[in-house]
Amino acid sequence: MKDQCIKVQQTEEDIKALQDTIYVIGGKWKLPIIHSICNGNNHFKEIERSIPGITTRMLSRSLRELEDNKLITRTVDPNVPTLVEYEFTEYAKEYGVLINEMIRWGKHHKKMIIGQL
Amino acid sequence: MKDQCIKVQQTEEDIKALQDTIYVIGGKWKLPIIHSICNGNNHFKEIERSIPGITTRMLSRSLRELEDNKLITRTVDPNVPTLVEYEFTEYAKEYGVLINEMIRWGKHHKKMIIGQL
DNA sequence: CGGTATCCTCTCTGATACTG
DNA sequence: CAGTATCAGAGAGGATACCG
Repeated sequence: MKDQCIKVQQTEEDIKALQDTIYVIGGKWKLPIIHSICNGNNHFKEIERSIPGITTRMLSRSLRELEDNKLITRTVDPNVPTLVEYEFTEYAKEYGVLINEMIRWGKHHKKMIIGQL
Repeated sequence: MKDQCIKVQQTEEDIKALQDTIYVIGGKWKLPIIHSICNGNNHFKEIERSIPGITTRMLSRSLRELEDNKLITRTVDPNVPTLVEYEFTEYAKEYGVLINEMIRWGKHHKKMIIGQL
């Protein structure tokens, strides 16, 4: 395989950008939540049920952070106050490819590590 | 923009794969370290100097975790015990694209969020 | 349904000092 | 140079109960 290094000269800006990325989508639940919403789960309980092990507290917190970062939108039905819709933003959709890459990586990596043992 | 959702049906395996990925490259320093090594910094001090704010403790710990996950190799020169080479593995190189994507995302995201304020 | 409040634990991270 | 040891603080995450 050729040496396909990331970049010849790193900049401090790159480092910070990486840290930002990790911060925004990092933690245990953010990506699973994005993934869940993207796959058609738009209500709190739907999302909760689709992610094994998550608690209402962590879901609530994570949703707010994702909203702050404009990756999802939260819309309350004015007629039905208990009806809330979470949606993946157009902005976030631009990164579907990246998320898919991460899923691929995770699966591949698991196989690789297990294969070593 | 078309609706380019991630995947039509999510699986529990996908969720776990995402969590694995976040786990392996997550935290504050992993990606910056990978990036640094990939850009030609192969010694402990070199890496340390290239990443603003990192401490020897966190660098040491993160390097070991990356090594456990086969993303880097650690080689001690048998003749010079104080000379250690850290190298990006061929395995890890497969993911250079992903890391670059994350850098791009981070930069884009920052501009976007700042633009909103 | 869609959450919030409280408490608790455990890990991550930082600061500092020290070692072969 | 290449780390380890120790201590301390902050924050992530979990359990449980409760609210409009």
